[in-house]
Amino acid sequence: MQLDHVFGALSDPTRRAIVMRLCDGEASVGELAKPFEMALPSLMKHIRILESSGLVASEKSGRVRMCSLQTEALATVEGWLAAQREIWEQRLDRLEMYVEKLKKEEKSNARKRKPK
Amino acid sequence: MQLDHVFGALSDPTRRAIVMRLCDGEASVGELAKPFEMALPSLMKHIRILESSGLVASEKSGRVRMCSLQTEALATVEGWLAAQREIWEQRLDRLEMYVEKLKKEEKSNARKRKPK
DNA sequence: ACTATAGTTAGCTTTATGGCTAACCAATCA
DNA sequence: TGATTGGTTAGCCATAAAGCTAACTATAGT
Repeated sequence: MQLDHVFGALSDPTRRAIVMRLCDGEASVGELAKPFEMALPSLMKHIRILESSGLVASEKSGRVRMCSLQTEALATVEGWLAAQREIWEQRLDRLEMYVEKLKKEEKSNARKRKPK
Repeated sequence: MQLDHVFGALSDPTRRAIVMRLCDGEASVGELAKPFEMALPSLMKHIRILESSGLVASEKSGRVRMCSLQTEALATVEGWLAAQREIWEQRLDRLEMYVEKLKKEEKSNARKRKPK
């Protein structure tokens, strides 16, 4: 499961809508198609993309194909974002500590200077 | 700031690398370009895309352009993902409760049947 | 003033994306 | 068995994406 493909899959509003729909439970291709003014084959393409990104799985029984969300893929993306946030938050913390340190030095310098 | 564009921006490994670099602090276009075997104009395009997605901001002073991360954009995406997760987790909870209920009914039916 | 540096613009190619129609299976249902 | 439903394949088109080179602009350094 590649981050590239997951992000790519989520960059399309139709596909995000499908993902959102699947959060509420499994659905057949037909059910997924209903809300969209789009030819079936076009929608199928989206489903395929979602599948190959790992966000969705599907299985055919009889003539209907049921699709379901693969939540691990979403979790992976969330994980990546959280990791980045952690990095810049740590950086901001260090920055803040540094600023604090500067302020203290400023004060102590002031104390040294004043008595002059 | 459009979810479409943010996800789209993050779907490219070069751009994700730039974002990761910027988590460690501001950088000029030149600095950002160094790690990549890519012509400058190509890299500039990526930066433009990151800017128009709202993930990165940049300002030119003199002849160097400094780029910085716009963390709100990342936060928005994280928010979207978290929202989806909440929905399917709630659904799973309901499902679990339902299964529990079924089990209890099963037991109570068993009690009713056994004495027969 | 001259040169080197840091970006930028313009324009080209190749490949991928998102949509369509039309024709085609394959499982139900009558 | 014949029609209907649900999905699938194939192939077309327009636009956008990701890369390149070459030529240009504007600031800094000498």
